[in-house]
Amino acid sequence: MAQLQKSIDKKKALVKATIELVNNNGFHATPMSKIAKMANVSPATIYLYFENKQDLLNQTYIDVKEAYTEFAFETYKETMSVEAGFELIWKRIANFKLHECENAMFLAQCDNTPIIDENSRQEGIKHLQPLLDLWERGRKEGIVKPISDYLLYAYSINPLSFLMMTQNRGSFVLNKTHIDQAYKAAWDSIKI
Amino acid sequence: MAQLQKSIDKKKALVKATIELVNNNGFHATPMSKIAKMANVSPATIYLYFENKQDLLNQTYIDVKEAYTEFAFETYKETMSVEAGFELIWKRIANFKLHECENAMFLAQCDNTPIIDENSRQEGIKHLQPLLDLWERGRKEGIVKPISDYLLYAYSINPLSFLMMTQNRGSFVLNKTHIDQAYKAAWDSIKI
DNA sequence: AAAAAAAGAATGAACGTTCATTTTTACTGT
DNA sequence: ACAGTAAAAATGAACGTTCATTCTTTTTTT
Repeated sequence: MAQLQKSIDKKKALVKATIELVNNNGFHATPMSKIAKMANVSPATIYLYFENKQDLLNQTYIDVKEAYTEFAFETYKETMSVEAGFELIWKRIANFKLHECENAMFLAQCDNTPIIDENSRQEGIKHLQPLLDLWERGRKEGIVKPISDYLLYAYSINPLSFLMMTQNRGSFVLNKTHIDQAYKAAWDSIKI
Repeated sequence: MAQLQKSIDKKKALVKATIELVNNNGFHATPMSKIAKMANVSPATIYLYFENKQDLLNQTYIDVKEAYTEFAFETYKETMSVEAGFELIWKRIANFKLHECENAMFLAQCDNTPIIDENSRQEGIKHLQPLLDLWERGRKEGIVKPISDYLLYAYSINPLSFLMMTQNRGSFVLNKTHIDQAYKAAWDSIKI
């Protein structure tokens, strides 16, 4: 179906343009006209695909969040051991954050500002469930510390956001050794 | 000098209003008129104290950043042992982030978006030097892991930002035990 | 040829900033 | 101590611009 594909392409172009412009200029400085221009579309056309600017932003957020978690869990199986599963997920998250930095930075911006609707934010959080389940399993097996998911997340996953941020600001470049050190620190901080 | 104090008060009121409005609505949705109203001042008056909106934001950022680091290092002495010094600084940072949440959230927003000028951002970073010096000392004494400051920061300090964020979103409430667990994890992840 | 999609121009509201004026402050000479 | 005055600070209204959104027309698709 050619016309459907065309629609999808246009929507994708709009989402991509939104990410790029919001990353570089912030939400306050990315007018619809610029988004349209970057997506090679008329401003009016945006409104065929999205209700309004806020809706465009919400949908973009959910889009990226889904891509993120799909990537993170793509090769994970619940049959893996807790340690192997965690290493796999952690490293895929690291990969995403450090290499798909456009997307990851956009998420960071949305997660730290009120530009996203509370509903969309909640929607985005759900997708991390497999990781929480893994931790629950780990606690039952006596491998993972019996502490709140929030603490586990704060100490094992969240540091990656900071490393991505500093890397993208050009402050320093992460190499393989850094990642390995970071992974070790992450596992050490959640394992018993 | 009464008139100087008055000026300072007004500037403080403007900074405070900026923080509160940007926290609640985001930069894109806080017009100068609202800031003026909240500070009980005419919009035109803002321009007696700040060049323009961007300047107001930059100065607010630096203001808060200074308050943050002053608080963090206030009782720290370089004569302390590395471990004691780190515990002190870590706990004061935790205190700030979890109790002066208005200020901490504002910093988080600025640190994760392009709303702040690069210059102001650089200016803000400098203030963390005492902590970097402490780590350097720790490395020399063979107490702290011989890894990049960025990694040490990512694993010991940055998690506090995430915990603050989730606490402020009402997802969960941090108690004394959580903080102790978090501190232990922080120290474990940077000590040899 | 009708329907759907897209376009560009138009619209009205909101915003950052400035302007003309008023109010407050600080200082002078008595 | 005080009236008078010049400077400084503050104000509210006004300006010009920008922006999200809509309207009308054109283009593309079926």
